[in-house]
Amino acid sequence: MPELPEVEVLVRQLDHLLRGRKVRTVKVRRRRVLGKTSPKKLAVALREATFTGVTRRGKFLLFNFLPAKTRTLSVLLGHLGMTGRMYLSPQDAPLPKHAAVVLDLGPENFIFEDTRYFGKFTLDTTPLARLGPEPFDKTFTSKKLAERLRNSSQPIKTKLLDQSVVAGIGNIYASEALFRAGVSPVTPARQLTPKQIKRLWTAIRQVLSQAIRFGSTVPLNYGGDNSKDNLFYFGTAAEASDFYEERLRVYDREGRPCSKCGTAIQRIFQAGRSTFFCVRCQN
DNA sequence: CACCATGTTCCTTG
DNA sequence: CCAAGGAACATGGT
Repeated sequence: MPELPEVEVLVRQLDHLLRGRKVRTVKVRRRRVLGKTSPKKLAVALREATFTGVTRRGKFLLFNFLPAKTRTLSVLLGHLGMTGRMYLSPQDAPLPKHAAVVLDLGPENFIFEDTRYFGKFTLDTTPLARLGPEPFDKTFTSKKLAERLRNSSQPIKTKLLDQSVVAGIGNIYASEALFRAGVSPVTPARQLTPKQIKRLWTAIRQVLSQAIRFGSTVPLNYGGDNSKDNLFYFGTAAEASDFYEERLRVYDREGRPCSKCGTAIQRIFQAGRSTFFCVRCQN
């Protein structure tokens, strides 16, 4: 489930697992995820390189590493797309069907698997330049948000998915933030009142930080299934369903009662994607 | 078979 | 040049 909160929790795990680890070899099984970087270039850059840490920008993962030869700190950009996963796996474990890139770290492999291959694992960092502010950065103010919405006639839901407005919100948390703010997803961005924008600004930060907290406390799937050792994910596991109800109030709840007023949650399509909301509580 | 899915980028149109 | 809309990418679940 890769939106900002899921990426943040994963990044914390990977930072811990990869810091100080050295890469022996690089296997590229799906060229497409490398984007503009050639498999050879990636292999040369990473061979004998040491990871110095993993950080996040929007939904991107930044793998900082020290190459073997140049001694110049470099960065590898990762993105999970819709279905990407990254984890460590014992070297004798069979590779998953959709392993896109495998890094041999010695006793373990770092695996980037991605069923749909929409994700990225590349030395090309140009996508970062297009990102708007981090939701928790002090530069992301209510005023800043207002500025970015002022000239747009697009529905506010669609604008929230625009990573240049604010980085990290995806289809799930866009609906959730609008519900918390009591703002209708179909409102043209430029028509939001300052009061609504302030509520939305607060809701965005609340929804995201609550999800990070949830992801940090929910039991992680590090064992049980040998083939998924050290795999992190959360959200749909049956054990988590009790939390799930609390966590997502509108997303994927079409026809079910609004948690505030009981009215059936509606689903509409905007910019080719589903939006869920309460017609009574959001206007 | 039909439709839906956590995302980004590219192309076209106005 | 910019904003907006839609298709493309690729695979699997229901």
